Amino acid sequence: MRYKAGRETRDKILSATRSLIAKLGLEGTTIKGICEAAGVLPGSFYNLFDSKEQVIITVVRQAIDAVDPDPEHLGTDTLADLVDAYIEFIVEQGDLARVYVRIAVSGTKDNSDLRGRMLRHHEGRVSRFAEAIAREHPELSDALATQRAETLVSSLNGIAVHRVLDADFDVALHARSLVHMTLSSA
Amino acid sequence: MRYKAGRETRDKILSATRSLIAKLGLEGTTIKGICEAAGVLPGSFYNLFDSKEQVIITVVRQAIDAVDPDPEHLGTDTLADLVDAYIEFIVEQGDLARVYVRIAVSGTKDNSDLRGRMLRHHEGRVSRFAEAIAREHPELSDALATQRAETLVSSLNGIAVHRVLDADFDVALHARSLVHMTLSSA
DNA sequence: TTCATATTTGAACACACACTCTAATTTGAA
DNA sequence: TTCAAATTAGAGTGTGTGTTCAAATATGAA
Repeated sequence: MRYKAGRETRDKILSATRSLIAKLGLEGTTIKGICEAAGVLPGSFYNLFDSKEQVIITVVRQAIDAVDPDPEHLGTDTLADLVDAYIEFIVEQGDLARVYVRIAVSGTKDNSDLRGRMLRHHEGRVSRFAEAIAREHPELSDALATQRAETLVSSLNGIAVHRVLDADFDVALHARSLVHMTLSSA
Repeated sequence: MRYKAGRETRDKILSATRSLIAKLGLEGTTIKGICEAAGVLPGSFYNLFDSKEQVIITVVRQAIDAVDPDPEHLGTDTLADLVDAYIEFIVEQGDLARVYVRIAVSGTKDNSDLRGRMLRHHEGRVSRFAEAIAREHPELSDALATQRAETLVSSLNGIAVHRVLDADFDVALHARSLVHMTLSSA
């Protein structure tokens, strides 16, 4: 990957992979499909990537990173901020959001690396949500705030999943409803 | 399927499919594997089932039906009943639950029939949840009850998804927490 | 018992998949 | 300009998949 051509080809492949996973899921995404969509031949693909798995991991990493737009973790965000950011991610970053959902749902059979990565990511999100909840509801114990956060984050993912099925699904409405429920039933 | 032999073969195939999905997941489950586990040859399989897809749908459907608290649809089920049934389905039939979610979200490249079936099923679930909510909270408008039901069902699916990633995830705790939130913030 | 039909047999088919290989072409630092 | 290395071309490999088929056999209503 020392020449410009190689870098451009790499980008085309990654972009094609992203939209294919978004549209077809992990199983439906094939090397042939990727190559066609990217306007590239298998030889070029395998010159830049070792395997199908490798491209997919690369794309998934991008998707996971994109979920959390504020890795600085300043500790100033409210629960509503966090949820709004998630809503925006789902609605605006369609392809990446779909990749994220498909990975969450797929068994990730052999690739336990993906599974671990996803779990770690999830835990990080839960603790940020828990901190925000604790900040707004100091009377809650840490354990209870964490439990609430776990319920909320999983539920939000469920809403994202449904959005993949039904493009008209009102993500913002349901996500905010969840937040309201989470905070009001304290 | 008029002879006893046929019915028995069908049972063997369904049972083999169930345990293969549990052991190997959706991808690892092949016709060859099913036939070997069931002690049956491909010809017999295709005499009774049209496709691999059909067996899998049958198995998943059976699992869902087996847990329905009100199969006759008499309108006697409470929201707690419905959620408990869902919890049981996820916890006891985890692998099938995963397949269920997976099919629902999968791209279904050619067969959009499957996707439609899943969407209809989801709508049916939402309306049963909505009816139960309306029964317990007559002061809510139908639209609001439906909206609550949509949030709840999607959220429950999110919890099921997370259970795939983390086997220790306490499905019952979070599901009941959701119900409590749904009903208490009315 | 008869016999239409349900069921089983087991090889074979067509195809899609991830991946490889060799030769040609292009790149850009020296 | 030179030239080693990066990139592309594109046919080809091997394997596993879901599915089909014609022939043989088993079933049970009449």
